[in-house]
Amino acid sequence: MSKYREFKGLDLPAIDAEVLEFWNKEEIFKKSIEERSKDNSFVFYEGPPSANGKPGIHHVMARTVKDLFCRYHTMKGERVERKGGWDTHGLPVELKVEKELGITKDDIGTKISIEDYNKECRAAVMKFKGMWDDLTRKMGYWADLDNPYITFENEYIESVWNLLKNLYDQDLIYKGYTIQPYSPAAGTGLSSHELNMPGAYQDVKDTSAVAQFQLIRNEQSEFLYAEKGEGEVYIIAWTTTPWTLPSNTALAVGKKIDYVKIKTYNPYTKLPVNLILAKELLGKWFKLEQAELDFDSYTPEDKLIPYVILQECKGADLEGIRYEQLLPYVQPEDGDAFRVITGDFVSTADGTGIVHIAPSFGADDMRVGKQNGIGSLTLVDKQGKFVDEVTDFAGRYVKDYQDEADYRSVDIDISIKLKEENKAFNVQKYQHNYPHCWRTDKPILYYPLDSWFIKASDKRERMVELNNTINWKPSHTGEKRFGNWLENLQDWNLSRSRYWGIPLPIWRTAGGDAQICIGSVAELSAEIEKANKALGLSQNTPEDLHKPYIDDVILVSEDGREMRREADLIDVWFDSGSMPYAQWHYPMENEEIFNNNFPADFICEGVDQTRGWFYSLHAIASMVKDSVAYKNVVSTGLVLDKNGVKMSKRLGNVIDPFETLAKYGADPTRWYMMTNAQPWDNLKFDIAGVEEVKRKFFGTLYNTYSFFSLYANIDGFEYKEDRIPLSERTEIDRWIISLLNTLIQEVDAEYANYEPTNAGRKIQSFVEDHLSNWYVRLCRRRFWKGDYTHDKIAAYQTLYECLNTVAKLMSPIAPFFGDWLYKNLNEATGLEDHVSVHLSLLPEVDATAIDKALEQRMDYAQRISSLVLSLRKKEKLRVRQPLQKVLLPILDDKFQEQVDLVKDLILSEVNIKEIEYLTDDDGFIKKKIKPNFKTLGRKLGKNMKAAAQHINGLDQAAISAIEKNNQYTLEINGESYELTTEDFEISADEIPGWQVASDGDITVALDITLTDDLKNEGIARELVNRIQNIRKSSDFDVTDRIKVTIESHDVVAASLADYQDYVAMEVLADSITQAATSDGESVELVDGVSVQIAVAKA
RNA sequence: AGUCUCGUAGCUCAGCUGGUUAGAGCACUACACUGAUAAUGUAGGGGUCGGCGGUUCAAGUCCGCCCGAGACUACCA
Repeated sequence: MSKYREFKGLDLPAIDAEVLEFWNKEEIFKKSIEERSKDNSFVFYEGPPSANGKPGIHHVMARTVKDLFCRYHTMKGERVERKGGWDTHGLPVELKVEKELGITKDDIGTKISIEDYNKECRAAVMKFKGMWDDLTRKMGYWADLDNPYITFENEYIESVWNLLKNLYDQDLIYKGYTIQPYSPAAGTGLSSHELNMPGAYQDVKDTSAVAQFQLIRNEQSEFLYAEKGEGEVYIIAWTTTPWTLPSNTALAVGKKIDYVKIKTYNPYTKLPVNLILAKELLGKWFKLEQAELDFDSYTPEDKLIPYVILQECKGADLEGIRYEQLLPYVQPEDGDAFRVITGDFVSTADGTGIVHIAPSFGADDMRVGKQNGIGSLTLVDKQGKFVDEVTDFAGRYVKDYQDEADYRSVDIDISIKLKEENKAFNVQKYQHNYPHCWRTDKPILYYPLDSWFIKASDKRERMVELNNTINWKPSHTGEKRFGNWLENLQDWNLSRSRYWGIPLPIWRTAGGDAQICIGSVAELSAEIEKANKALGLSQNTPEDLHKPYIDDVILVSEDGREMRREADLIDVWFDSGSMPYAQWHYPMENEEIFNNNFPADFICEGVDQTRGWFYSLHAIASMVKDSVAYKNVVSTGLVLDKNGVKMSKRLGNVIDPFETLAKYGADPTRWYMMTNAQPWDNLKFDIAGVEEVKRKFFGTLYNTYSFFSLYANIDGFEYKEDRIPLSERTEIDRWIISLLNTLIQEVDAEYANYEPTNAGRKIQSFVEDHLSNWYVRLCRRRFWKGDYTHDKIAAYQTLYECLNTVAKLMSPIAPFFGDWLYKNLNEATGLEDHVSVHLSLLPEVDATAIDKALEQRMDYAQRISSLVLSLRKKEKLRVRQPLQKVLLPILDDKFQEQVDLVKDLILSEVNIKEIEYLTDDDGFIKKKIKPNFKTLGRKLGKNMKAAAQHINGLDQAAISAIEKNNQYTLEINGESYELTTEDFEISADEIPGWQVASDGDITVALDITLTDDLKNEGIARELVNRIQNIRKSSDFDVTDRIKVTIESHDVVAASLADYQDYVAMEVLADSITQAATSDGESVELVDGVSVQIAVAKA
């Protein structure tokens, strides 16, 4: 005979180990894929992690989400391949290698060859692969670790090239320039990552200047000349980088900002001027008392200069006005410069409310410059010094980049020049936070640098359209965060000046007039062949497509000139965004596989990937395939420590995932992460929560299984009998089966909707509140009591079905325990044809089993029982003491019908003999009436308040009338309303003379009269209880027959006179003897009654 | 600085399209139960629903502003 496995205690880590070994041995993961048809795929893309760092607890979070939906869809019968992958390129890898080798980027090419450097990177990038694979297995994350895609492999690179070529052929790739942080001292651009390194931003004191830009008087600006003082009209703008002023080509104002024109004198030249600045910032540059000064008595020697406001206008009024170039060294050729434009970034936080725009030296400047067709001037070279055209400053460094002993600030000299020329309104030192190059510690410049771009902005609208078809979880990440980002999409800067990454496959002639983009190795070989012939070379196709080998390749243009590769590598985000294609080496091979696996049904990563992987996947798919790359995407939140603080090594609050898994097991960790908060909310990871999940959910479920297996083994229940139809099962069986089917329906829907939290919580509530705490508790006797009857079999079948279904429903989130439970059940019965729950299918809902009326009346039963128990408690009447009756006022016939069907359950649960229904006619019940705000509010509107007061004041007679007639005419403020019982909530309030308890619309009263017979029965129950305790402490088997001897006592004698058979049956006693002494244990039955009881095996 | 999210009991979270005693679990206290027992039941304390204003007969729920936390983006004259 097969037995259910029994255990000494719940040991989740041991279950993990056992199940893991089983999966391994039986290749369950492989089977779970191969047993499903290729025609019914659920496509999942794994976002590649970088294995050059250790995995953290947050990876367990994201991977649980990934894993659970893949497992769910497998259980829905779909084939879910999960190819793993590794992200191997990028700056973090380079930096790590440099740190380990103790070198800097400057040493590459001198101390270490690019070849060796890249070898180091290739080796470093997989450093923690073993650890990652280990975590993957231990947490139960099913992914194909044996055939992952790796972004540094030639085949991967080749696919990426093919995508680039595709874009190139669509004319979506161009070389342009953009403003980037640039270190003249180091001669290199800096990434934002480098700018965010600690210490990059430093407080420095710079010379700041407010320059006066003289307006050109014409039709547009005429309104500013209508009323003005002596001298010219100027707009004033503030800058902390006066060296950018020669490159000024525009001024920006805020559309809605108020500006004023004032009459005053220039503080340096003392010449009369008219200045325009933001009204709000007037106080920053002028003191109040200056406004009160008299112009007529002003002399240039006066310390305080008078001013007066002449005119006010909005920024919008200033738009388009032209001004004289401030320092006319060179004029821009690429646009219509020296105009006032509007910009949304202009604020009145500081300065003058007018921003000096030098498009070459600021990202905002560049952007608004382009938008408005303003030209640009770049009068500083890459070394950081002024070009020759800036005659009087030519060759001077704008910051001290050379550590010159006698460096003189250009900012100061420019300011002096402006002062002298009546072009400066104010010059002063200003302290601010400015980024510095982390290698040279010199201030960086924002400088236009050559880069290759993808013209993503061309496809902006299509990307927005496609995005609207994607199901985002949570929706706001897609609609708001990602949506807004797409609306303002800029071109994608592909270029990175680095060493370890995918080389840009574009070759160009020296002048850049001819170029070619390579889309495959075959194409490269053909072009090399061509070049060899034309140029007399003997190049071979490199075996490794990385630098430096690829840089040696020289190609030839149509007209026979040499072409060399553009030096850049591409952005690593393009690497990872290419994975749908490159993981299959598409289109060079695997076309069919690709077609079956694109786009993805589901992906999942952290929210931080919104503009990272989520974007790069979306952009590439939109541009290359005119398709989404994924249909459903879950973005997970952060995992913080229990105080809501980000985990960091520095704070020492990092949770080691391996430790957690080893101590608590994977399932409680996964379950906790899924059910404590929605995965897209930040999770405050508290290990106590994992403990709680283990104890409450897994502990309860384990107990329920243990209970089941204990008695099923005794009775030899193997589910060999035919399934007993629900109609032949008891009320409570049908109830739990009804709930179970409701659960199947809901959990299935939640999983399908990517709502794992709701799914988990519902399963948990079913197990804890209903299955364990009500069904099993109430049915315990059915399992241990009596023969192997129809009813007992029904109970076993019911509990078995519940456990088996729970095992299935929970297994996506808790794959180990789910499988363990499933196997324990199934291996004893052989009912299902699967060796693992993960090969089984999710149960189908049996809609006919769902009985809402039944669920409702069981809810009544639970609430009524609870009320009775609370009354017992109040009256200090223990449950073992039987009571005669409970009084239950009924409000309608339906209620009585419902309660009647669960009467027996209630009575046995609360140990009461009968229920007496009280109807209205008895005149016992006092009723309470309340308005139903929901229905009445709509009808009454403004009169609601008065009506509520009126209704609360209705007397018993009125209430009865309403119930009887189902009609009430309400007169309020002269208006009349016809109401029905729907518009009221009527409940029993009290039963005069009785202790009552109520919960919502249910009220109960308890008859606490104790007759002798009730007392005797109570004693009998006490006896049973004491004897059972003795049995247990004597370590008797639950099936052992016993002999009982009880010390003589009147109370006992009275009780046993009626209840001896009952007691004997309950405790499996062959005989019960009353004797003078019994040599047994002394126990107290009720207050003041103690006897000795001896128990021996029969 | 911008965009987005969040703010409900000591802690972690529910609270549907606005409807009148704001819920659950944990923790705490007391009592009970004891053939699931490192479980279980009952009762109790504990909340200005971040603040202010508005819409409405009615606001935790809708709107505006502010405060606080976080994420991303940008880096500012």
